Amino acid sequence: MQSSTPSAAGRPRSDLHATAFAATLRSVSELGYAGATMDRIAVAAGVAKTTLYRRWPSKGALIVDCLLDAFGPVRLQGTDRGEIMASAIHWVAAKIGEPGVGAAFAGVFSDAINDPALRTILSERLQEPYRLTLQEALGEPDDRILLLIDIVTGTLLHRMGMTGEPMVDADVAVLVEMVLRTFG
Amino acid sequence: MQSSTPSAAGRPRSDLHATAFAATLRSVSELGYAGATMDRIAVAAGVAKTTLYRRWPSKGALIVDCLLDAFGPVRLQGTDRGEIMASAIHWVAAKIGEPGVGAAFAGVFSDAINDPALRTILSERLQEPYRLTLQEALGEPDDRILLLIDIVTGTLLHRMGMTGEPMVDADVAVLVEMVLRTFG
DNA sequence: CAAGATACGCTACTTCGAGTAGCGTAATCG
DNA sequence: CGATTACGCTACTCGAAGTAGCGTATCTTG
Repeated sequence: MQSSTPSAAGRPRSDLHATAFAATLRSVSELGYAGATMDRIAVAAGVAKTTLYRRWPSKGALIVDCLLDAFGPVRLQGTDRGEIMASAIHWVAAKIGEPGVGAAFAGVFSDAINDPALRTILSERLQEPYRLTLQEALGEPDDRILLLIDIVTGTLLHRMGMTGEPMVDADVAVLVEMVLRTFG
Repeated sequence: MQSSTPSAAGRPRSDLHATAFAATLRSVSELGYAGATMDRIAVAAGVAKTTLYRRWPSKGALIVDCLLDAFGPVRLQGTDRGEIMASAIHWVAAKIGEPGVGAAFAGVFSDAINDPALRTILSERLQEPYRLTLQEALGEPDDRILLLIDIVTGTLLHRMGMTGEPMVDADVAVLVEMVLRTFG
């Protein structure tokens, strides 16, 4: 339990998180989710494929970590519930619009449907934290927040999946307005 | 161009559409989208895998055809715009809730993200017809209908993908209410 | 400066599913 | 019957995820 003093003997792990995440997003945005194979990501990161697998147990886990890094904590802004929700939605939409992020998100989401283990990772590590944050900020029951997340994320990802392009601002605005009328 | 008289010489094609579709949905609902390999579907249909590939150029194409068959034409009910939209949403939600349909839908949708050709098939053969029907019935511009489809389908699929279960009626009701307030 | 421990790079592998090729056989029309 | 077309089957190719094991590099500790 020396978590605070990780200076164990032996060669230290090289600090490749930032490099790997950047390489992942770059590969995904250039080659698409399918084209971004672990081999290519490894090459893009200047690292051996086996090294990637020493850190992440699967491609899905790598992508989820990459997304966690890309999204970071929600920055809720505003004072009343409406402002908070609007800021959250705009924030997600903007993040999903960043190069590689939307495609990577849609990609893992797809894989997760086929892979229960990945679905658990996705749900617990990516969705849960935001659900909790929103639940505290908005004071709504959890099933309501989950529906809200389904609506916002589902809509944005569906657009991304169908067209390959992120949703334009005008449509995001309509989405915000619609959600506010029901959940605000 | 004897399309109306397909009685050319030779062994006639066996009528396997219904069998194949049933086998596909059954395989997907029992084994999940990933587990429903072409081999297994072929076995479930009592047919050789190569025969499946003689009809459908890819697994994605088979699934899309299967979904087209499962969904069938929209049955819009009601007289005013609100009733029409509500009936359409309940219809989609119910269809997606049928065994195998939701998982199959979410599955192709995933694959389509990785596969531009499949995305085209999905968009043109599955989304377009319903878009046109809705556009005529509701008299809205196409970008608005597309957003509507993103919202409804995206939400339902996101729930399906995250939980593996179709959305419960209460949540569908909230979805309907919300959409009606904006698009009704 | 060793000695031990740990991580990395590399090559080669396994596994599994999509999709293909080609042969022998079954069904149908004339 | 003969031509034609489709089916079943076996055996492939191909590509990507993930693994094994060896030699080497880089640390910490004595």
